[in-house]
Amino acid sequence: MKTSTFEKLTEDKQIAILDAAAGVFAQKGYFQAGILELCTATGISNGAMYKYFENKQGLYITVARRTMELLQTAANRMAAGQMNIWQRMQRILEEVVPFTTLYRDYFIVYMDLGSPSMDIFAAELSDDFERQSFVFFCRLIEEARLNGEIRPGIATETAAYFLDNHLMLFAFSCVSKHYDRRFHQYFAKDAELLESDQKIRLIMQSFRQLLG
Amino acid sequence: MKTSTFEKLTEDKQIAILDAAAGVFAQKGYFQAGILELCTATGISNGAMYKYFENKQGLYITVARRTMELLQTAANRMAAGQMNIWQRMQRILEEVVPFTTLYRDYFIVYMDLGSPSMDIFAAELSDDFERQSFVFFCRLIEEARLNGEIRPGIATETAAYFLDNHLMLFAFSCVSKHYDRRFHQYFAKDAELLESDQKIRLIMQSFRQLLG
Amino acid sequence: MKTSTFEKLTEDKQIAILDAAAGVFAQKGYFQAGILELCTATGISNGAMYKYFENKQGLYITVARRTMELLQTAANRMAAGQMNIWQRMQRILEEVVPFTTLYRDYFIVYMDLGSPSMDIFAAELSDDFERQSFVFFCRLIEEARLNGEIRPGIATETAAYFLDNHLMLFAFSCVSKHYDRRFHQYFAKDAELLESDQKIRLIMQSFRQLLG
Amino acid sequence: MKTSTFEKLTEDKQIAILDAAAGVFAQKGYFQAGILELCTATGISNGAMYKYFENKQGLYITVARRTMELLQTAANRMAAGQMNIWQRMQRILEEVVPFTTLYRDYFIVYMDLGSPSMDIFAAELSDDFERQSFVFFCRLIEEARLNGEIRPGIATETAAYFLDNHLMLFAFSCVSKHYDRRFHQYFAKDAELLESDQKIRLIMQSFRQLLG
DNA sequence: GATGAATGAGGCTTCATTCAT
DNA sequence: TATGAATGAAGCCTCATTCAT
Repeated sequence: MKTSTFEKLTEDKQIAILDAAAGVFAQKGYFQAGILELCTATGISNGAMYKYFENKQGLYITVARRTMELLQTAANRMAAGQMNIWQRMQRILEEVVPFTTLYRDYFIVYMDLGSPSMDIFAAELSDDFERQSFVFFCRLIEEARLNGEIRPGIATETAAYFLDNHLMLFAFSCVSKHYDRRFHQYFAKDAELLESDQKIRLIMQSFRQLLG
Repeated sequence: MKTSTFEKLTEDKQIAILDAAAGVFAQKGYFQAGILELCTATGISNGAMYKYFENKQGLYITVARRTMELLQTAANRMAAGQMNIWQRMQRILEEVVPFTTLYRDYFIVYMDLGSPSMDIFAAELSDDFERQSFVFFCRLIEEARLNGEIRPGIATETAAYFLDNHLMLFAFSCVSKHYDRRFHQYFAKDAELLESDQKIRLIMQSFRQLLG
Repeated sequence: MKTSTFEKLTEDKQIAILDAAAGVFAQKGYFQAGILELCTATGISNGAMYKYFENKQGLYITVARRTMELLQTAANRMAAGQMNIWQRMQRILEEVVPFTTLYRDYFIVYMDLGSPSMDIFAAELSDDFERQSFVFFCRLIEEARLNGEIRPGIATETAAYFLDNHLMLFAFSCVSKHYDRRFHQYFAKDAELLESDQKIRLIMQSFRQLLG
Repeated sequence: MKTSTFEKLTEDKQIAILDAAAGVFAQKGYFQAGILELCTATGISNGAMYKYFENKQGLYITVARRTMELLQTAANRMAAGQMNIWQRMQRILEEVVPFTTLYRDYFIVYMDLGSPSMDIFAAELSDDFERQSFVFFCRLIEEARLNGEIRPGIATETAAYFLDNHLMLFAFSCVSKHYDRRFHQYFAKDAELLESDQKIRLIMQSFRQLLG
């Protein structure tokens, strides 16, 4: 039972290190992030870095895993509560904002993971999160359907994929200029900068218009 | 008025070079692609490379610009024709497949451009394509609305953003394992590998269910 | 009078440590052997390593010293007995085999010590062994000469150096592919793998032919 | 037919580089020789180093190959002439001295190659030289036997191996303190420093005493 | 005395870019 | 203009050694 040196640190320290590393990875991307830079940011020495993690890749994977955990946890929290589908989606969208604020760096790492050049990490990273969010949205729709909250004639997957896409791209827009601009193009032609809650209102309208 | 040496090449040669470069960038990503590798792939010498382009970034931007042109051209071609909205969307989706096959490498470059670490190129690259696809989808919906092809009560932007998202993520799924898996999770739980036309059928169902 | 911590260990432990270290040094050579590797092999902690020995070089020298002691001891044992020169040489050669088997690692360390890049250790290591083996062979020859066992007209040093060389290179050949190949080239052209006792027979023939 | 960048240099330059590299390798050994040190010594930049050779190992192997060539050439030159065996051996020994002086560094590299930790290079380096020196000595003995220059009753291999060993160890002694000390112990007990020609005289005496 | 975490200099190698031909 | 050799900064990683516990 060989616990790596990193795992022996207090959880606080571990998190502090991963947070700092996530910051660097978010700002520069995996390939542009230098080991020395990561050392400075995390406040650990070059040598310690390689005691804690096998590799730069090892560090990145650990950060990515924490990313998944955070998403998972957040998703679970968002999923709670017994309201109707509109209230639940509203709440979920509202939770996205603090999440992408608080865990901005991790979320950017998550975005990057979708990019083709990051496929090298696919093997090392489970996609539990994606799987569970699929389950979650399907269930959400099913329940809503039972409660007559959504129009009939809509397949569960159709609706679930729609919600998931919208949520994902909203979250992306909270963190990436590119996706923010895209969102604005559709919903705020006139260059006014949308507040998050305005965005949410618009998204909720979409939901209601297409599903309600 | 400094015409770069590259522009003096025959267009065929220019395209051949950019194609080859796109291949390398697609496979390895911008940062992992080495200049020498790009030289070998494009068949031009190290020295010529720096005569043709200011530097690696210059080459990348040229590739990215061609990417945008190709997308633009394809979009224009897709947009043509005077059918009803379902036929048009069907046709657009069907065009996505050969496009992402023929210009696979360019399309991967396009995907990468959305990733946060590529923001460094944002300034150099116009987002005409995104702007025009916005215009296109809005117009499409407006016309469909006039023809009574879509349900009333749906805001133009809502529907246009919905179509655009779906289209984008479908195209992504043609090229990226990550997005393909995501699509399958929703529409083909039981691991069977979907052919493109099956995917298209499913997407068209979504469109009809939510907009029709 | 500072007795190092190492010397306070039981002799068994000391030997076990040196044996393990010799194993690593033999396999990788001094420069390629890592301290951590040596720690693992010897079963002592990184910290203890530096309590026991001043540094890596200190450990190596201790191993080298034990090497010399072992050679010395073996040589003394081999030298015993009151037979004629041929019997004695035969016996010595026969003892070489178990020695280079049992103390293979130490003997490889000994070989390495002859290599120019190990001259840095020359100052720290007495050459008692070499001196004594010189004395031994000279005496052996002198006695043989008195007993009329060797041809007249051969200077003592000539014969002694000859025996020593042969013995040394035989021992090398027991442990090093390079010297084994060399031996085979001369005495077993036809690629058959010689057993040690065959080698010994051939060497004894040499002795008899040149000295007898 | 891809000629490496190194091979495009003038032969003089190539040799100058290898000479300088051999100097560093001889002084410090393969593992202790640093790339930067090798760059400085050879007068080529870090970058060029890796254009010329795949590796530090690649450079070393090139040096080692030149070593073998030099030995080969020297051996061929030494082998020439139609004298009796004593004159020929005398001449060979006499040639050893300028060779180990002129090509001292290469010869030290050659010595190092026999050490167990250099076995990693065995695969890359042919042992043509060793093979040919075997052939050479056997032939030498055979001819001498025909001319009645050596005692009857001595097997060819016995004598050839004897000559080869003596020659090798003499050459070693020209270059290595360790082997020089060993030689002196046998032939110059009284610490007087032997000149090369004195050594040669002693060796020739050995030859005559044992073979003549 | 023993442990093993921490250190940081230094190792080898890559790579974008420049420059002589 | 075209070539490809040369450059050297910077990258990732290892390792002998020190030091706090």
